[in-house]
Amino acid sequence: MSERYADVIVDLTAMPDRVFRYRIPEKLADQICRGTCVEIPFGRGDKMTRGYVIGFGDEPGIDPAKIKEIAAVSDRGIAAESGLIRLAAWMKKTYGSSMIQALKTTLPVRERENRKTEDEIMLAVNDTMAGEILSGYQKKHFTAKERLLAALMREKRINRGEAQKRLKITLQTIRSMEGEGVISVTSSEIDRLPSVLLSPEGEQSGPAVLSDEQERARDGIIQSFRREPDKPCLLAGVTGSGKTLVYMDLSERMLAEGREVIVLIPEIALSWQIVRRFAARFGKKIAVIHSRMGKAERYDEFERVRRGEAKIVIGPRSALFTPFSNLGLIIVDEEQEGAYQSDETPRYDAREVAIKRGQIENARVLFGSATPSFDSVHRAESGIYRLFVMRERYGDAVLPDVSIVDMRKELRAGNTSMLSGALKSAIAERLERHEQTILFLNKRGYTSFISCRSCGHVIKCPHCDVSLTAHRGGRLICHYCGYEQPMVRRCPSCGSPHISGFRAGTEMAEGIVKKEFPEAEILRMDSDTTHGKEGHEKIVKAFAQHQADILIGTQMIVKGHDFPDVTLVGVLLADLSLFESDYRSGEHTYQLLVQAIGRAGRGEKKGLALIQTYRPDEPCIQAAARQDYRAFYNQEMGVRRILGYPPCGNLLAVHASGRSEEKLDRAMGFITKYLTLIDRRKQTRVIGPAPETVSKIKDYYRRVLYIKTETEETAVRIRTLLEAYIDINSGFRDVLFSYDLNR
DNA sequence: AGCACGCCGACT
DNA sequence: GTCGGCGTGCTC
Repeated sequence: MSERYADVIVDLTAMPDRVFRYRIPEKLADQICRGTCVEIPFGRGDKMTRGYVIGFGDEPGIDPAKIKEIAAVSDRGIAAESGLIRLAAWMKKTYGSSMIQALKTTLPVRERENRKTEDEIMLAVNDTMAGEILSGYQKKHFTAKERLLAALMREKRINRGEAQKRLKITLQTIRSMEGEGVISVTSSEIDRLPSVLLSPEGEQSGPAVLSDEQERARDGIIQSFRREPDKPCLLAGVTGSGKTLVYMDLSERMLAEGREVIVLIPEIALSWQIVRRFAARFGKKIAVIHSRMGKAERYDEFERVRRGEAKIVIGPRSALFTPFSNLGLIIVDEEQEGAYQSDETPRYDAREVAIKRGQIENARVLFGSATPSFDSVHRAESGIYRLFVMRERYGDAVLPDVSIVDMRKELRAGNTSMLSGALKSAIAERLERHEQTILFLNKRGYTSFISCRSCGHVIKCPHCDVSLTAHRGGRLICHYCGYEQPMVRRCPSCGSPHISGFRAGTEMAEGIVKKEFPEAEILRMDSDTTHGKEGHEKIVKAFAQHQADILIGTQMIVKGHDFPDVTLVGVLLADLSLFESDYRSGEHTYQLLVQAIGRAGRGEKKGLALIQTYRPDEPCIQAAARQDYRAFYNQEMGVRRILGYPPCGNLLAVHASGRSEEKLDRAMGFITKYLTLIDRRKQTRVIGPAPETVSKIKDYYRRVLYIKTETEETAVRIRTLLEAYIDINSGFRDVLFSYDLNR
């Protein structure tokens, strides 16, 4: 390397992307390339700061006396990943972030960050002594010490955090007892290798033989990859059709060619199934990354990749940036999941980034889903993706019978319970036959919409086809355009006074079911009962081992678990997810219902699914009951075409937040005005500004404004103009902006 | 982000 | 006269 100077961008958010030239010391010369993360003295105090090398030069360029030297390479582990740097550059351009932010999400960096540790408390004395000390504590009425000691004599070792919470003991007590020499506290690192790899637990990878249908799909995909390497494939297979087997087969072929594979999953907790099966088949060749991992832990997994130990990485969207050198295939499972969208800058969509990385590094991209997003199906129809469909369930399993229960009829018949007669008797039947039941409450988000219990009518915005949400003070507000109206007393459709907000929770459902079936063993799973990363798995395991008859829960129970003894799935109120204030609520409801239905009858016994609803005619509910994706897609796309929602049009969301509500509203006013000013050819439609669904978070007020455009280019152009306008105008000083295009 | 410079008001 | 408020500008 002949150059003696490096161009470095400094990792300071206050100065995004400003380039500074540093001298390269002789001894570091062979370690520094584009993308290398370096430590540099910066500013008057020569404060050690991190930066990234983005280029080189022979000349100092400025007054040579000012030039400083690079102090150190902050990570010598991972070589220049020019592909990942190009990817960062693309992300910068596409998602409107700074280069430094893009690089930080893209490049692996060793963090000095302290390892996650856990303190274990153990007895430091033998049992007889412990007994003596215990009676001593009792005499002195040291109740806290007594509790801890008694617990330790029973359980041998206790986690410190747990002891503090469960036994109500303070850190002082622990320190004091440690000082007395009664107990010892040791800290240990937690969970180095993912537990699946440490104990494969006899998990079978399932049959390795592909069915005819799977084979057809696989061969089609291989052929498509050969003919049009850059064209992503979309594998749509009904729940239980065995997409994982196809993934594994394709991955094995890639490994045989000496290439690596990335498998993206929405969230590790919901995808243990696929991780276990890959682990059982590929063993130590896989590396697992999960979102709970700190940067240091993730780096350790990347190290295994660099050493060539791991050839397949499974993980959430961040796993997309695994520094493989010969990447062959990127698989995105459950491609419709919202988890693929990042909510930190750069606010990237892992599916788009996967395609881009594939292009840059000459790797293939495969999307898989039981209920693909409209967006992806639309792309398949437009020839951007190649579509493959699997319609049969693998093995002997068949899709369950599904029927819709009209809750309006129940109400008319005098049944005001959240359990219909049909569902009650179906549950009773399962209990008798010792089969299991899943009751699913598909609440999404936390918005309280208003609907009529007599006719199912929902109060919607007259302009946006989105449900209005109730606010304190009895106003109903549209979170798209800001439309407002007073709370209604009677249903505008049928005149019934039984109109109100829905308040339903899993806890309430549990109470009702318990009352109805006192002899049944019930498990509940929602964000309240799944504390800690084990909580979720514990419940799933217990239910899979038939320790309970009924499992009640939200979203998380319907994703990715196989419970062979479950023959009944009851959707308590399909309407719940239908009225989240989002134009895709129908799409999401369809997806959730199909996933829920898919939980029934995964073993040899035929399953039954009952969908309770006040709106039995809703297309997405009808279609879900018949598992008729096509019909629903066509109908819903008609609506989107008329309203110009994606994928038929483009929707740019401008999110703004700020401490001062006044300043925020004024800023949004400026933007609205500016938008009409630059849109002389009437290429855009502006909706809003309106309060966000959650209009205030941590004392920051939030507003959103939507811009509909015909073409994506227009949307991008407008975003660029807006960014520049906001940048130069001091009126936007205390307001933070972020943008979302088509999501 | 820090840190220095600098330009004004309030104080020993 | 000096101390200290924080607006402005720079950092290879």
